[in-house]
Amino acid sequence: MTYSQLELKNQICFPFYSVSRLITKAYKPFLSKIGLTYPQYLVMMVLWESDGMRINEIKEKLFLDTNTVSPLLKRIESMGLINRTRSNEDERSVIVTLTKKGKELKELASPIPEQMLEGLAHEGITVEEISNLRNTLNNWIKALSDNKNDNKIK
Amino acid sequence: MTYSQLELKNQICFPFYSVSRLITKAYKPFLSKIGLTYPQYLVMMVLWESDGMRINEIKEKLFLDTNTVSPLLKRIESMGLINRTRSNEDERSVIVTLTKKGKELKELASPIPEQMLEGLAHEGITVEEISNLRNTLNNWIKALSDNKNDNKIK
DNA sequence: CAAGTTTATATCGTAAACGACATAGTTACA
DNA sequence: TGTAACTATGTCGTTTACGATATAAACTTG
Repeated sequence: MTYSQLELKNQICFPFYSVSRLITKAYKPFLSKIGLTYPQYLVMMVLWESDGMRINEIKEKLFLDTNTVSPLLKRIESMGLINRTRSNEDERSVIVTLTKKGKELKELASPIPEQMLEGLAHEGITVEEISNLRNTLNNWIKALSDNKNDNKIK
Repeated sequence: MTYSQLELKNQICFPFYSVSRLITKAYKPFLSKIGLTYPQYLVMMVLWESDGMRINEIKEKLFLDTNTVSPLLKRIESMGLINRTRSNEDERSVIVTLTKKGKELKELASPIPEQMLEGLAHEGITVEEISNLRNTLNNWIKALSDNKNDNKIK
């Protein structure tokens, strides 16, 4: 028996894990300029796209759980970028809205995607490749987040 | 101005980030059976492949920094799976070796890759797709970890 | 309509990640 | 040879992830 499947180079999760961390690292110089971490940037993108979301909607968009999102939002709130208010229709829900400062940050963030694409292009990664990969990865997300629901049934 | 590039669905990092977390989550039931977290499993795979590595080599294989690997190894050591000893040739280096228990764990871990592949196949993800993706991702890793070296020059 | 269940959010504890900084050993070179 | 630069590892503090658990509001169903 060779155990070759246990070798790092034959793993599929490991490349995902590494690329994810390395890309996040590549974002860092741009994000630190506007004072956000990568997960905070994700939350802000969700809100820039659709202000006034419930926490539940944010959490589902990002495939995160409340125990991650809750403190994350708390920190973003303490930075003065968002407000959290209880919903009137459903007192369990919390509505997250952008403050003036939070809305203004969008302008500062707007060049980041372009700058990241330029950086990747500089490393020989084309827009086509990125586009293809995005489709593939979205299928994986669909497959894996369905899988997650299987666990709920247990 | 539409800001469409700031929409979540147009990001490339976000799918990587999500897939990485979702796959790690998919590993969890298998790994918890043998008492490892995903990063601990990575370290063990490196050592099963090549016992007696220096911390520096482990850290480079995994694209991690010492401030992540150091406590990680400490925890694995406290589980009795590895030993850490200073190198004689270079007193700065620490050699990591598997204990008997650490070597035996390989046998328990050996079915995991197959089980993961079955799980993915069940979600409609083929071995061919995984293989192609692995090649693509390895290119990204190369590109992004080169990029990292640029920062060192600064 | 009361009791059990579900849902939305939050808190706590542990393990990663990682920037900043510390320390001891090694190398280089003036 | 001595001192500056570099290397390998480690610690500390902050932020993520996430399992387990708590709490309050809203549903559901007998």
